[in-house]
Amino acid sequence: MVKILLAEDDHNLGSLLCEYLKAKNYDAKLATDGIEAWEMFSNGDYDLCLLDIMMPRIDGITLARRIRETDNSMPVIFLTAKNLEKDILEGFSAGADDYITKPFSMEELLYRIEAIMRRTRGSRTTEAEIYEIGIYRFHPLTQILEKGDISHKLTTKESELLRLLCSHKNEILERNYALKKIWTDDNYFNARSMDVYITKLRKYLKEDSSITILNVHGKGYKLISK
Amino acid sequence: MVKILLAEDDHNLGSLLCEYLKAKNYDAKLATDGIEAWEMFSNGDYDLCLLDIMMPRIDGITLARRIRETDNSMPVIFLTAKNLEKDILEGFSAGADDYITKPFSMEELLYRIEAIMRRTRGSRTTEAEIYEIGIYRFHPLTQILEKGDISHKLTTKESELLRLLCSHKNEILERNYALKKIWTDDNYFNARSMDVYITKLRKYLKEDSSITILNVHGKGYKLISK
DNA sequence: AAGATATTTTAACTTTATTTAACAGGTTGT
DNA sequence: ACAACCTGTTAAATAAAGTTAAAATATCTT
Repeated sequence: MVKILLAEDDHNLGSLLCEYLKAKNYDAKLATDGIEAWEMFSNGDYDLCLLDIMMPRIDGITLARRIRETDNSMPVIFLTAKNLEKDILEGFSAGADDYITKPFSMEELLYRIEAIMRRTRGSRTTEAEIYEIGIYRFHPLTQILEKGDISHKLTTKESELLRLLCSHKNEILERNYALKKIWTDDNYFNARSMDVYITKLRKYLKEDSSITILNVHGKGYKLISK
Repeated sequence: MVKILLAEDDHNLGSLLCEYLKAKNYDAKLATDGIEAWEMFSNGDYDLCLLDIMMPRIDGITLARRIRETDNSMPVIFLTAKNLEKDILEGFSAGADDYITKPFSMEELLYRIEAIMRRTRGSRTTEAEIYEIGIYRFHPLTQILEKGDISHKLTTKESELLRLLCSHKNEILERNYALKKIWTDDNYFNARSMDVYITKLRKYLKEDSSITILNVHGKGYKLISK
């Protein structure tokens, strides 16, 4: 059973979410401020944290940083007020895996939780993360992309981008999302830089024609492969 | 076509919603109390239930429990008066997927229905969605339209539009609906842009004369093919 | 710390996708 | 029949993405 730490100071929304998650078979626990959340986190073995950004005592971003110091791979999703762009940027640099802006539908939240569990499952047990992409195998940890017995070492950025693409295989990886996660800021120049890396990755992966890094105009990229 | 069971005792609201959903191409059926709803559910093959919580004879929550006993994965959305916190909580433990508080906008409801349908039926269909259109085959995931051994890569917008047309094959695809889904806004200019794409698609599909993208004046388009 | 090397960003230019504009027909209701 | 609005088509303008190479940073080595 997936254990979720939910930190939300709005009591109405908090208990609502908590009940909903329980009904959906998650083992959800509610904290109503940052300190309480930190204490619960320290004493519990959670699989995922759902943190409101604006909370009394300790805000969600600071809390996420502390959580990440303890467990660098703990999945974190931020709940944030609509379009608080600045918060989102800071959230990513604090190690968020995703964010969702209020108001959101329960379905949307559930979808994101599931997507993250899908992506982190496996890497949670410290097992080496390996992606099979057509005839290639990719090891994000060592940044090695191999094809048969030929192995090629990727640079940091190449590897980070390929890893995001892989973890979103067959679904769209949004430009903004990738830019915030890898470049920490989604300005024009970073976007162009990302384009350059897409070209590089396409070159590395070109020997299997069933692999495509598809551009979704105005949105992002989609890695397509079996 | 998605079949929706709508249970709502307020007759005005009920028929309004029902008509609206039909206009949006859902196969909606209206029940005006809990018992009627239960009977209809038992005799029909619904894809989604939209239940008012306060209803005569059997309330929505009890009804949801019964429905869930029969079909554990039936998506349920509750309609509830604002601030009936307790109802909502209870609703979730009865297995609701989402809830929407009255008064709500039609668009909001539509959005949530779509979110749920995306999750429940998308999870199986996303695998390898392929449409056969006359002598053509269309792969939305890779955006490839093929005719025999000739394959042509569509652009994002072309593909999204063709996909919507295919998923509504031989039924009307409403302009507004398509505009909101693909362009996110249905203003004049986007509508003209859509016209341009219709022209493009017609060009691509012209080699099979049994295929027609028919305009339904003032409403939208209908893709006709075997 | 200087020089060599690898990596990342910026720039310039090319190509492609999408939107807007312009004009020509259609459809509908009065 | 006519006014108002909707649709079809083509071409131009704008915006986004693709590619390559040079410039700027960062990293490594001695």
